[in-house]
Amino acid sequence: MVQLGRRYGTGPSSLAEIALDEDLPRAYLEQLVTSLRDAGLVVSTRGAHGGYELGAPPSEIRMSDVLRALEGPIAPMICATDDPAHLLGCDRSARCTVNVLWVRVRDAISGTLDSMTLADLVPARNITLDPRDPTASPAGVA
Amino acid sequence: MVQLGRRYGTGPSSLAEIALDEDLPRAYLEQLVTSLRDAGLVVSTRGAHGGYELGAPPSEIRMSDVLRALEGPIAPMICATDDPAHLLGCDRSARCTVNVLWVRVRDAISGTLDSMTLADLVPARNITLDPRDPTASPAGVA
DNA sequence: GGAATTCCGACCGAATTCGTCGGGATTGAG
DNA sequence: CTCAATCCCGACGAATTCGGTCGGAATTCC
Repeated sequence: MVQLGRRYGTGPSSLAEIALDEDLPRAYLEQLVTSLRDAGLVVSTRGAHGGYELGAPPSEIRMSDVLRALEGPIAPMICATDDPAHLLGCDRSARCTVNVLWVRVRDAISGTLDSMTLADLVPARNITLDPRDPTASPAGVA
Repeated sequence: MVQLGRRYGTGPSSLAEIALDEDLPRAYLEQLVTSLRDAGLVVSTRGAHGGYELGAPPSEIRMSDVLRALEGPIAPMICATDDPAHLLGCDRSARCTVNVLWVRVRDAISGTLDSMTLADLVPARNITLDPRDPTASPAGVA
């Protein structure tokens, strides 16, 4: 996702490209990106010169959504899951007093994840040190 | 731990007792409690009529310490571990920009865990619904 | 038509988790 | 002293998950 963030706006990038940059097996990336596509976070273009690109600007992609797409509902324990559909009460739920702890932990996690977007993780392409310098350009100026 | 919390101040409790209340295999509890003892959270008394009891009042036992004793350092990812000793830099650490996210998540988790003590999880023994009702009784009244 | 690419589903080895087992060491009670 | 209750220890085991592989079918551009 960070790689796709860097390339945002430059058309689809092939998995081969990303695999190279990130030094990960292409086949594995394929698996990951499939989940991201199903979640609508990336869009795919098939055929030659196809590839993947972000479905929205990096600043609008919450990391909580990325993580949910890749790893399922946010849940430190089965009894404290994000997704009500997967809320599977353990047999102990009656006596168990620990649930409140896990719920707080979960909220802490999703809170921080909600507060970060992909833009927070994509390395800036150019850094304007002097605020009076208007030549600080929107990326990709060759 | 919650069970030991309930029994706090009443002398050592045997694993058999707790196993019964909690409906968990004694042999398994044994394994867990060993870690807790090594961490100093519970103290053991050997021999007949021995058992385990908390090493401090419930309100002074932070849940972060309990979790660390049972599950090791708090770390959503290997590259964002609590315990500097286990900080094992992944080979990607140079290029990887995601670390900051995991560190924030980790801090959120340990923050909430630090803020809760065992006392927060031990069910109160008597609940006075009407402050004028002095018959609200200490648990277990048949 | 052929090359580049996504798409799909099955498979696999290693690690972790939850739990078991058997027996040894220590201590209080009779 | 002996016995029963209990902690103590280390090894074992089955199920699940995780990171990753493999082979090939479908799609699109040149």
